[in-house]
Amino acid sequence: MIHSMVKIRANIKDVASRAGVHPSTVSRVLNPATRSMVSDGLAQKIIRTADEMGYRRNPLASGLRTRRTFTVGVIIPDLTNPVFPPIVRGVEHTLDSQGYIAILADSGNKQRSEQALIENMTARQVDGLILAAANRKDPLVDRCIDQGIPLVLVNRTVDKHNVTAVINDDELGIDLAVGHLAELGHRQIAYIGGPQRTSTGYARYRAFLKTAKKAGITIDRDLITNAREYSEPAGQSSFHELIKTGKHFTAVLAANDLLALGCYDALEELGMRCPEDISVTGFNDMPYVDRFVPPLTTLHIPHDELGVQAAMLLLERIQNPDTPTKQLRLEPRLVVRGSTAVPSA
Amino acid sequence: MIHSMVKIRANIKDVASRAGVHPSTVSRVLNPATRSMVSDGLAQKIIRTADEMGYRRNPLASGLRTRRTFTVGVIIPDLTNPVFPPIVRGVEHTLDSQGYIAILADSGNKQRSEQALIENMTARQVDGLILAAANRKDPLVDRCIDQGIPLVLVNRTVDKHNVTAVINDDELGIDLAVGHLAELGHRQIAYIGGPQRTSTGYARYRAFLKTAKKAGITIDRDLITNAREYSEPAGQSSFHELIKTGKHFTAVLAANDLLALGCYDALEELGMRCPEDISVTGFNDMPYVDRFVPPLTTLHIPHDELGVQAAMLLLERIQNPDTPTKQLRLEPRLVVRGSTAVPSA
DNA sequence: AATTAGGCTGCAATCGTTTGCATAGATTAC
DNA sequence: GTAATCTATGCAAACGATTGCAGCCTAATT
Repeated sequence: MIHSMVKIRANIKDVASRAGVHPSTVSRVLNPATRSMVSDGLAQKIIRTADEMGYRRNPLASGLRTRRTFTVGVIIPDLTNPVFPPIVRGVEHTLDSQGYIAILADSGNKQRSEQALIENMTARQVDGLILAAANRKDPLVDRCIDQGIPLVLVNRTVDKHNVTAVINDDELGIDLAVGHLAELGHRQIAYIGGPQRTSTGYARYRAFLKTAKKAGITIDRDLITNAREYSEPAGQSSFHELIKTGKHFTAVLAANDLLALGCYDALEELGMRCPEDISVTGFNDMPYVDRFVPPLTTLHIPHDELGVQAAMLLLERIQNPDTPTKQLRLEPRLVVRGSTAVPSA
Repeated sequence: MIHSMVKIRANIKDVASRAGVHPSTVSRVLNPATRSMVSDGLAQKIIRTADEMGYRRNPLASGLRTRRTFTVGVIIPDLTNPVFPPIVRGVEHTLDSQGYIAILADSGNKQRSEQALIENMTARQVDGLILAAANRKDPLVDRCIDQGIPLVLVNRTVDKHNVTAVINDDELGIDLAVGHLAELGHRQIAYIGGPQRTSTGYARYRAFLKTAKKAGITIDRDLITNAREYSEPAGQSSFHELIKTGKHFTAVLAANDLLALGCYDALEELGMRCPEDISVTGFNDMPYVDRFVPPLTTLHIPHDELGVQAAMLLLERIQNPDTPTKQLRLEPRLVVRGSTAVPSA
């Protein structure tokens, strides 16, 4: 037999024979759960020779045997939406600290490819899944649950409450925004919501109705509209719609920064000024909204923390699949900037 | 033997026995490379029963045997830097289209953790690596090459030319920016560069020296400074430094949008106006720089394409590790906005 | 018709770990 | 002093695929 030229990484058998023991003993020593089964002396020796030889366990082989890969699938609708990078980073760091890795996929918002991605990931035996792209009714989520694969939603959730999710407290957020506008003296407030198929779109819409009434704001159905998607053009055309109703309003509460940004565009087209003519608020506190003209008053969401918590809950669920499901709501914070002011007479 | 309650995914043996053949035959049919070894009739039948049973190959088992995992490691210095998400997306989509997945890690710019990440990934038998965080002299890159693991750099490269990399054409970019300013009539142009340990920082610096001379710009060493990092505060303090020299200049060319943004901050502090008093240019064309005040004149880099190309080159290298290394340079495009104007008298 | 060639398929070893079970030796109990 | 109980280690069978080799069958060659 000829020695291969490339120096291949040592495997457990190599370590075992060098240490004069059986591979199973090495395995036990290197596995925290079974470490106590072998005598201290031997264990020390094995550990020493193992890192002398630079041994690293082969996760493929190990995973094949144990059905655990220490791998988590993360599916994001659109990575270039600035909301998601901090979430992903939080997730990834947390997973990494526990020896897990993230396999990332950007679904591009396409239902079909999401399906395929989940298939692919489960075939690759991921230990769990984090979804940032769920809709309120989401067959994919149902399927994951049926298949018993540990799942945590982040950023958005589904209507059914049998899923673990980490989201932002939409009701509180809207409450803060409405409160702020009311305090400034606004009474006619228009609302531009997000897509109702998403939990955020729906929850913020409901919250606006509820909280506006509470705050003594005039609720005029004509001044309430829901955009088809969270985007700048959608916000822009929504604002034009509102103007076309001819109804009077002094502020517009947008369910998302991009929608708010679209309002800026529309305001400019109409020759109106913010905040002098109309106050505008957003939701998310995307990077750089503090540098827009005017700097946007909005709700800051702790996106990093969203990711961190989601990862932690998932790990919990992986360890113990019977953990009861839990919906975690993190508090948004109102950031007052230049886009809101006392309404003009 | 008792039937387990959970319905476990069918494996190759199940398919084989249902189809009345040996597992090896199934394997051959399902593997494009060996597909032709088995007769068409049988193959059809096997394929049919395979997807009747919803069979999916187990990549762990397959990878264990073949040492190919169809997995690529992607290491990013900071996902929240808006430069990287589009790159990652381009990479991920391209990999996905070829049946590969990306395992993503955000190194947080820390050398030590990058080391650990690479270790972890190679232990997990990734087929290749994409690094977006290389320094000009990078021991990690050298080690990867020594170990013979297919590697492609993206966004930044190293000094040695024995690595495949996909970067932006820095020299062209600087040339365009200098040309633009020169054409507007600027003759005293200050330069705020990036960290010299990065290829972008260095290449842009060299390019500025070279191209400025060519364009007949006064080169004054006092008006050339290199920031320690690509960040807003770094740009801000660099600009203050330039002012402190007392030298006259009418424009500042920043090697990065964040640095340019820092200039905006400094200008405001100094009560100066852009572009009336000083013109400013950036590099990268980050999202929303068109909404700053003034909208930033900068160089647009096709980041998606950077990612796509990097992934394609890596796949090529994985197929054939002897592919000669190649440095791909994509062209940036000058985007003229409001931050540059004719110099005031 | 006998021989050779070639095309298909099966056999069994292998990839690197893990883990239930067996066993040998040490220790304790009676 | 023997039996019973532990403890520490080894044995060998998985996990689910791939692949060199062998063998059978049919077809082609002489």
